[in-house]
This record gives sequence, C-alpha cells and structure tokens, in this order.
Amino acid sequence: MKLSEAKAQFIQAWGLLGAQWGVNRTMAQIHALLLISPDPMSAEEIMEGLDISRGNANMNVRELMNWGIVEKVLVPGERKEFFIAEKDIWKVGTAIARERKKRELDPILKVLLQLNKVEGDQKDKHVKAFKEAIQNIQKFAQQTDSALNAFIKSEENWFYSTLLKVIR
Amino acid sequence: MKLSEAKAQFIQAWGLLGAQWGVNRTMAQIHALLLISPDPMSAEEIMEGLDISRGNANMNVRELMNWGIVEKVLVPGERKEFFIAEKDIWKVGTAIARERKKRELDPILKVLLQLNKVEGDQKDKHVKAFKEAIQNIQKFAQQTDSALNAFIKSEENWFYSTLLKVIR
DNA sequence: CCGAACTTTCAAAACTTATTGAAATTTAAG
DNA sequence: CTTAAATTTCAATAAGTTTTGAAAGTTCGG
Repeated sequence: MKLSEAKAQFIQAWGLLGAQWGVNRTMAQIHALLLISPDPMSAEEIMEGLDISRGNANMNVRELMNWGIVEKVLVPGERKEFFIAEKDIWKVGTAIARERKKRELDPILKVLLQLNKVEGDQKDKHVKAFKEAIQNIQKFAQQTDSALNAFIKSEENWFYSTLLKVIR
Repeated sequence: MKLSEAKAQFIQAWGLLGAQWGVNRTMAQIHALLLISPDPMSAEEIMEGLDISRGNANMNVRELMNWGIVEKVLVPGERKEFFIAEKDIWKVGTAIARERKKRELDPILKVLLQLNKVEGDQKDKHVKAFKEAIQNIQKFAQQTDSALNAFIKSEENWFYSTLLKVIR
C-alpha cells in the first residue's frame, strides 16, 4: 500500500470513529491529519489536505485546541500560525474521556440526585418502580464516575512512568 | 417533586444522554419510559407516553430489542404485544459496550492492521511519522479492546454474584 | 378461510447539524 | 501609522438524520 493511500484510509477511519463519538467528522479528520504529519501544519495545508473551507478549518482547529489535543506553534520566520497534535494517544484518550464526562455523565448525575426527592406513597407501584430504577442507575452512574476519574487521573502516572523509562 | 414531573425529567435526561451516545433520542426515551414502568407497556402506551407516531415507536422498539435491552412479552388474554426493559443497569451497560465496540472499535482495529503494511523508505520522515502514529494508536486500541472485553464479560460474574446474594 | 386487530414499511416532510465563503476584524512588518 | 496578510465570524445554504402517517403486510380468533 502506498503512503498516500494509507493516509487517506486512516483519515477516513478516524473521521468515522469521531462521528460516532459525537465529535464532528471534520474535527476528527483534522486531528488525524495532524497526528500523522511529521511537521506542524498551517491552516492552508489543512484546508488543502482535507478539501474543506477556511471557516470550517478554523472552527474545528479551535475546538481541538479547546479539548487540549491540538496546539498552536509558531514557526520562526513565518507569519502564519501552525498546528500540531498531541501524539501521545493515551493523553488523547484521557482528554476525550474528560470532555465527555463533563458533557454527559456530570449532568445526568445532577438530575438523578434531584429525582430522589420524588414524593408519593411508597406503596404505589409506580412510585416504587421509579425510585428503584433511579437508585440503581444512580449507583451505576457513580461507579462509572469513579472509574472515569481514575482513568483521567491516570494520565499523570502514565506520564511519569513513561518519563522514568526514558531517563533511566 | 411530583412523580409525573420526575418521570418527564428522567425521560428527557436519558434522551439527551442517548443522543450524545449516538443513540437516537427517541430510542433512549422509550428505554427510559420502560425502565421506570412497573408493568409491561404496549405500543399504544409508548406512543401516547412520548407523543410519537406509530412508525417511530415501532422502529425504535425493534432496535432496542436488537440491542438486547428490551424484550417483547405476551400478556395472557391480550392480543397486543407488550414490552419491558432490562432493569439491571449493569447489563444495559455491557450491552451498550458490546454494541459500540462492534460498531466502532472493531472496524478501526481492522483498518489499523492493514495500515501497518504501508510501504516506503523508513528514512522518509513522512513514512516514519505515519508508522509511528499508527503503531501507537494500535497499541492503545488493543489495550482498550482488552479492557472492553473484560467489562463485557464481567456481566456474567455480576449476574452470578447477584444471584448468590439473593439465594443466600 | 375471513375479517378485524395489530404490526411493519417507507417515501415525503420536518428538523437538526455542518459547511461555505465573503465580510469584518485582528495582527505584525515595514 | 499604514497596509497587506492572516484569522475569525456568521448568515445563508447544503447535507444528513429523524419523524410522520398512510398503505401494505401479518396474525389470529371464530
């Protein structure tokens, strides 16, 4: 397989994956493009590489920076801005986990807490079924929350353990 | 808070969560409705409860059954079909994990395997960057695959440990 | 078998989300 | 400063997804 073909395939696959994760497809594709690029890329290069408009490129690069997995770098002697992706995929994973937890798990935990306050006769089977369901879900959600927090935090340990390997 | 209000809030929250998980909103809402219902519900009751059309209800109930988290039950003396949701939320979690792994992780693992075959001069920095990126992602993807498989399998253990608690 | 009750399908319409591109704004070199 | 290059914004539009509802299909009691 030729490099150009392989690149195209990877960008496509990463884009599809992103789309299913609620990340917009272009955002994931830009990330893919930067992941496999040996050098920082300019907005122009991204636009050309993916055949997208300037506005689209700008918007999605910004969002990737918000997520903390793409950075702006300045190339000496160049007026333009260049971008690079975080190449440690574990960091990317924890960044995604952090964002999604914020967007998804945290709000539902808040709602579940509220819903425990439902009033009504314990003997009413509707009330009983509701309370039971909410409590089970809450228990599960809290377990998931703990697991995710551990994963997100693990980034630090991973970083240090990698560092240890390098300096030894 | 009144029960009716609490139900509406839960259905709404669960629907939003589903939407962000790439599950269609109505599908998640039907699941929520069934989760908190003390009795099996008919297509009519679902349509009325969520104010959706017959077609929409039918389609999404079927999909929930494909995912293995909703079942058809027959109520003696009734011509209609009724539906119930899996109430063990851990099972629901593993069912979702299984589906998403199938839809998302498995395809990218396949692509990554292919992409290792890229040909080209190892000294070309483009080739080098590409191979490195792919290998790192592959490693991470395989770790994730193992973790998910363990989680999906854990359902059995969970089931037996719950059973043990009950029969003791 | 027949017919009524029920379920499924699917094309068209409604709704949602992403993209474009041109205008407005910002930036930095001279 | 001024100017041109670069970036950002955003209204219009395109693309994609979900929902509806009526028609077709299925099932079952009599």
